[in-house]
Amino acid sequence: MVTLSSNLDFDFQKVEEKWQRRWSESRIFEADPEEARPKFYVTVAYPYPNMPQHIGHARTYTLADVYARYKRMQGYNTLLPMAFHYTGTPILAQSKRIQSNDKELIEQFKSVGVSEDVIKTFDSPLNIARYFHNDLKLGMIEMGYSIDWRREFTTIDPAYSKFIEWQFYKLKSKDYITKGTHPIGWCPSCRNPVGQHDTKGDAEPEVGEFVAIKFIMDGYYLPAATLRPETIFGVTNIWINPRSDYVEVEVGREKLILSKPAAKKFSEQQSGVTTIRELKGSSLVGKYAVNPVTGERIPLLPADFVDPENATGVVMSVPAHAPYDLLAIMDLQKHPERLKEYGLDIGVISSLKPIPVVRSPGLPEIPTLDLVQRLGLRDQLDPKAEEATKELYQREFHNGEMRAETGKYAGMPVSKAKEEIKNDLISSSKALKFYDIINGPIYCRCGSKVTVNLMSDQWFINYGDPRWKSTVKDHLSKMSLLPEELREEFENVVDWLKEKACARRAGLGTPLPWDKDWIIESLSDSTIYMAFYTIAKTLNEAKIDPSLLTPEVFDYIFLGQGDPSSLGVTRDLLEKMRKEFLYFYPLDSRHSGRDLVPNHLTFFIFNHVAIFPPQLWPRQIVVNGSVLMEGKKMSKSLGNIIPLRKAIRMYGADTLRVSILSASELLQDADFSDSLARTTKVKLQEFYKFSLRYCNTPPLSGEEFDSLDKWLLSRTQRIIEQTTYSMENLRVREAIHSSFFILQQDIMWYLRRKGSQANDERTRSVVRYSLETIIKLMAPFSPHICEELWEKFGHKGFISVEKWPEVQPSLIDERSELSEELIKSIIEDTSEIIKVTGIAPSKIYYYTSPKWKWEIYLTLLELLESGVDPKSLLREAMKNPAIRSKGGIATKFINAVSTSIVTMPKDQRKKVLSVGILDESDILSKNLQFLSEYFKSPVELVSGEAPHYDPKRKADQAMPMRPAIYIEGS
RNA sequence: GCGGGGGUCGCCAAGUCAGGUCAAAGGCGCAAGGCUCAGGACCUUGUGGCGUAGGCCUUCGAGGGUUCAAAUCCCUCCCCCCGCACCA
Repeated sequence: MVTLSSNLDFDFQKVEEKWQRRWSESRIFEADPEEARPKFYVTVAYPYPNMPQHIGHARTYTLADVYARYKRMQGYNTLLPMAFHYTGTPILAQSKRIQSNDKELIEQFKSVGVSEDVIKTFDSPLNIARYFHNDLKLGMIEMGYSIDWRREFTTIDPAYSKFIEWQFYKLKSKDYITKGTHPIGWCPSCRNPVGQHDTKGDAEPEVGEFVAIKFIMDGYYLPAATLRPETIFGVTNIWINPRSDYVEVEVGREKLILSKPAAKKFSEQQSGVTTIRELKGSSLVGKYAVNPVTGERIPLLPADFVDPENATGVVMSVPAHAPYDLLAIMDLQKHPERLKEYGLDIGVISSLKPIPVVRSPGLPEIPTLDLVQRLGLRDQLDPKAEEATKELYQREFHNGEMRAETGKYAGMPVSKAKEEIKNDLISSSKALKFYDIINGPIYCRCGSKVTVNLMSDQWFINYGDPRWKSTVKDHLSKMSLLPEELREEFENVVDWLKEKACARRAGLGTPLPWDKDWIIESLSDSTIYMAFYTIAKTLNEAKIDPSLLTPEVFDYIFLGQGDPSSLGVTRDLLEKMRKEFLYFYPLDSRHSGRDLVPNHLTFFIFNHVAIFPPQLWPRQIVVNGSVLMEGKKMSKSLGNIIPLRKAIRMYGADTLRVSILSASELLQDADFSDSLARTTKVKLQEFYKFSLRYCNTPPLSGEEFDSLDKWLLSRTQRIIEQTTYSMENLRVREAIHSSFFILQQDIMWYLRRKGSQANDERTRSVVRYSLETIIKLMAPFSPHICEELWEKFGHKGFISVEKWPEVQPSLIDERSELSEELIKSIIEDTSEIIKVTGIAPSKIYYYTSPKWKWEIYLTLLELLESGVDPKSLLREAMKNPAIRSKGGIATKFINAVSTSIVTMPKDQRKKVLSVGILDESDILSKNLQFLSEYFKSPVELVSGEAPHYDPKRKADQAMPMRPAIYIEGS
């Protein structure tokens, strides 16, 4: 068995536990109001405790923690709280499945490490919630999140329920709560709404709204269900499946005939439906009905494609626009004997002519005729008929308009006519709405088929309210969004949001205060809870009796309304809570996964805007993408979910934090993999080991520095600047890249360049300075390892509250940066020549630029800087007498350098200009030994002013920042 | 359909907002070399084409355009992914 030698280097678990303990003991993450200090308030969407958390959850939480840690180091009194969202139905569904000994779920729990004894207790929903609540919390602690745990709560705590009641009273008082009906997936045996987690195979039931047009027949109505009510003008007949069972039902004073399964569904959607009698489909065929719109008398004909399970089992036939209808008619025309069975005259069918009602550009008069021929459709059971129907529907819906024969709808676009005709038919009670599952069949976990129930008395939050919307949009435009690309999406969500059903019949949560049969659902009770954290500490510590938390109490705490001396809670406590709320609010940054953009995050803005005064509305939203596992989506069925706490033991918390956040930028999906984690782990350990070599080196003191020292000190400033900029925009991948990887590379280059002086005390102090900078910049990402190093470097306090590094302008040294760039580019060019020519160098000669080239070079840069067009660069330069006097040699040189000058980035151009003429001979002469060692060959510097040795006439090629090179081979 | 995101050198993926050091970071894979009894790990080098001098040519979904200069800006088209609710 091979033991990882790395275990000897850095024991992640031991060090992480040590610092987690110290953080907790020292209470550095507990934030209380400090009037003199600026605050920063960060929250992240609280978790739903029905499964262990995995690496995917960790991304959002880690990001929020990194941000909080960064802001804390910048001196803000930073608060990051956490709570647990018990509200909802999945936990309930799970406990039911445990009660019924569901093997699949039990296996799932086992596979994520839940013991059998614990699973046994999961027959109670609260036990599930409490178990995973604890598991999640431990995971957060083990990840090193800087959370103030004094503010923890669950959403079914009585105090929280009181808070939610207050929220709903507020919404109601502003008329944002409405009541209505809406269709919902429903299990007829359980008598309960059915969501995705309640179905076999976790299929989401999709509800479709049909218009059932009531054709009139001898005192009965035949409700023909359609998705295209506008085609009512083109109906030629009604289709009935002769082999199906139909029933006659009575609703109010109306008698309807529809298929047997449809009648059952109908009774779920409509009260007072009674069945009168059953009848065979065949007994209906051959009769006649009247089109309620056109008054036309049309026959009832037999068709096999009519599915009694689908909608009403009565279908109106529009052969001009529905391929199925045309095909069925053609079938009958081919088999007239079928008509005789029902006593129908053959003439009936041959007289059926398609009646066009929609005209679309590019489509013939009767589009179905063309389609049937083109696709070679044979009969009504042809599988391609489905596809043809869809295609035609799309084209006509988007491009078609109603023909002249359609009366008041003539000329109207189909998309509009459809809505109008539907509304007209329903309001004149010539039609009714009929709902059905359109992606069925879907089965409830109990085995019954899911149907549609029309929930009446449903409560909604009316996010469609135009005034409310416009205030939200207005505030949104003032909010910071990270990443900014999401703004458009948010704006669109605000636009199309309408009524949101806000209560359910079942689930954990807070009952609606004025209608206790309903429980406020989970997305509606989690919109303003960030305010609750600010008082949760006091509620927890003072053990305030929840029953005292009346709406008036919250009115005072959050809105400053009412008289604090006349409420059940003492005035002191009330004022303390109000003060704390006002200190931390508004929320500075809200973090969540991108899946919550179209719901939670938008509701969050809506509710804040509705309830709090404008100065307390949230300031920023941060959204991140999800995590992939080895390039694939994490899913239960793939079995590729690693519980977070297991991963922490495998790789260490710092490794996970850095891996997840360095894998991608905010919005992209981060691809986590074992190899990524291993690599990261090794890199962190190497950094730790390397840093330790400098922990006893004295810190930098203000003595003399050589060009290389100045270079690394200057580079370090650039890295601080870059990393801080990245952190401000939460470009975490970029921040880790520059602070950890680039700066380490620079240190290594510096040491290599220092050669024999690499162990001089001054060199070591410079390295120590850069290392300490990395430790500070990385502290938000890998806090444990950074604390450990910080301590090893002899510092007393926590790095977690150390000051974030700031750029020291005095340490920026452009001249040494340029001189190092010169060396690097010489190495690059020389290597390139050696590679291409295959010469094994016996001697390398470098020719520097003569002064006059530098002068022209700088003049050209100045010209560009002053806005001269690159095209006229040569002409402009020649206006300069000093250059003109050089004649053709100057022209030649300018042509040679112009590309590199024109393409030089602005920053670089400024840098070169501000440094002026670089003494290349001096720089090179000091580095000849290094270059000689690098290329394992003697190196000679030849002055470009008067080259004494230039057999291949290379000296002419020298350009500023780019000495000419001549290599002699053996 | 509506809305959002995206197509980069074998794969993954930076770069696009602020055009120029971009034949284009980094990782994986592949190839050669080093280390080693050997394998793994690790290190070095190479990885669009051509080239015995730091160069040239062709590339960033396709096609046009703007510009001294386009992966980056503008227009048109093609293709892929995600969300559309009452559910966390």
